[in-house]
Amino acid sequence: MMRNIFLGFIRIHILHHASEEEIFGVAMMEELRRHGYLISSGTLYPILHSLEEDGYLTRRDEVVNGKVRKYYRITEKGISALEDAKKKIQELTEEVM
Amino acid sequence: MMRNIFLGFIRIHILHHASEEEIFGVAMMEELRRHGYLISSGTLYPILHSLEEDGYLTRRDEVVNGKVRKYYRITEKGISALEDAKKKIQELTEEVM
DNA sequence: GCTACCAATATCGTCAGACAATACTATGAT
DNA sequence: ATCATAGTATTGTCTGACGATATTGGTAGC
Repeated sequence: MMRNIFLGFIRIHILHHASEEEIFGVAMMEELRRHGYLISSGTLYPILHSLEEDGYLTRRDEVVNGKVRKYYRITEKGISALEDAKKKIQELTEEVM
Repeated sequence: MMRNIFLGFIRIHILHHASEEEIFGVAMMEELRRHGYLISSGTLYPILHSLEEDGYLTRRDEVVNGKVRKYYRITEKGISALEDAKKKIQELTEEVM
């Protein structure tokens, strides 16, 4: 239930971080954990894939220490989605706080 | 996708309104619509049912103009869930704004 | 040059949730 | 009697979440 609520927040976090720097799976999991969101790889990777598939993120593969890393960064579409989300957060804040 | 994000917001709105006054289905749909969230009855009612089942809301049936209305109000558990959500909103705001 | 471990991403199976469409219930209006 | 209206409920389908497990390519110790 709380999970249901927080999953949206997690997506926003992802978009936000991808707008500030390139992100990749494991590091993002770590980052989210610092914010108190525990997310397993079985949840995160499908989210990243669908964000990419839907055009909110683009991917770039890079080999780091011999391991392939999938770096994601935000797209124009992602930015405008993030802006929309921010507006809603603003509105929500005014309403409930 | 955006839907995925906003569904969490919708739940928060519901908890919030149920903490301020008694709510019922159709009126809540209307209220959400004013905030720009279009939600169908097939989505809202299951959400209300599960919020009740999980102990975040309590229900009271009342006959109004001959029609049964299910009024919901928040419980202690609901209040503390709402508080948790607010903390996360606060955190999210600081992060992305 | 085998074994064990590590970093990172991927997938599978199951169960829960979203939603539009449709139905149900009870009343009031003409 | 018929129709409209207010309100809640359900069904069938498709999507998503998640833990567990697998995969890939390296590095380290010995």
